Amino acid sequence: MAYDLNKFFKAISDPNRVKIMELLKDKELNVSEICQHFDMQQPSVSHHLNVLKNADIVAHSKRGKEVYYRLDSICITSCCNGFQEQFVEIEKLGKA
Amino acid sequence: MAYDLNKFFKAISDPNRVKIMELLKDKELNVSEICQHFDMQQPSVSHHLNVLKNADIVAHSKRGKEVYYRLDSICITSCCNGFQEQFVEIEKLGKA
DNA sequence: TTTACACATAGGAATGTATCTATATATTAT
DNA sequence: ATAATATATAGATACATTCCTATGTGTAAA
Repeated sequence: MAYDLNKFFKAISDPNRVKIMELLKDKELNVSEICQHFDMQQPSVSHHLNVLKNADIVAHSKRGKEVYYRLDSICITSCCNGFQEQFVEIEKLGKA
Repeated sequence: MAYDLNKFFKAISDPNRVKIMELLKDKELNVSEICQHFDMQQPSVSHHLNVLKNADIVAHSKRGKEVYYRLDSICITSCCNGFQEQFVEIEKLGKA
């Protein structure tokens, strides 16, 4: 899959979205569960989830009334590594 | 040095700034030389350079009338790797 | 010591983004 | 069928970002 790097980095340039990603680090959560960790209203959370989804950072599955979101770690590593490799010699990559 | 990840990702979320970074991949350039590769006016280029500088992505040195910019690859690898490690198990990091 | 050049800064217009409230849609339970 | 719940979408407002033109600042040459 060819990820859109600009879309990816725009998506992770928002602290609320990064916080959502942290919540999803090692478990699926539905929208209501995610909302409980924020002061924002549910439509704002849905908006952020949509941005993350369009950047392929999260995937979702509907189960009953709830929609569960989970992190796609392949996207994260692929985008971060791919970007670095544009600018830094491969042999230097692990160092910092 | 502790990089500001949000500032870093905002900075690289603009295609023109990424293009500047590409131009600086393995050589220093001054502002006029950078301008030649864009349709934007010089003040816009200066603005983008300032954003990159504030994110520690580029450094600059004044020599005579010219100001030369160069890429800080430590910042790039450190931010990209640091971000990944927030979300992905270390042993999976090289894979994607 | 003016003039020319390289770059930065200021201010404004157009566009994009985040958030809210209100409402639509889909699913389940009564 | 109707109501309740979970989520998404629409539209409005506030704020941020990008780009422009005009101008300021520092350095070198005439």
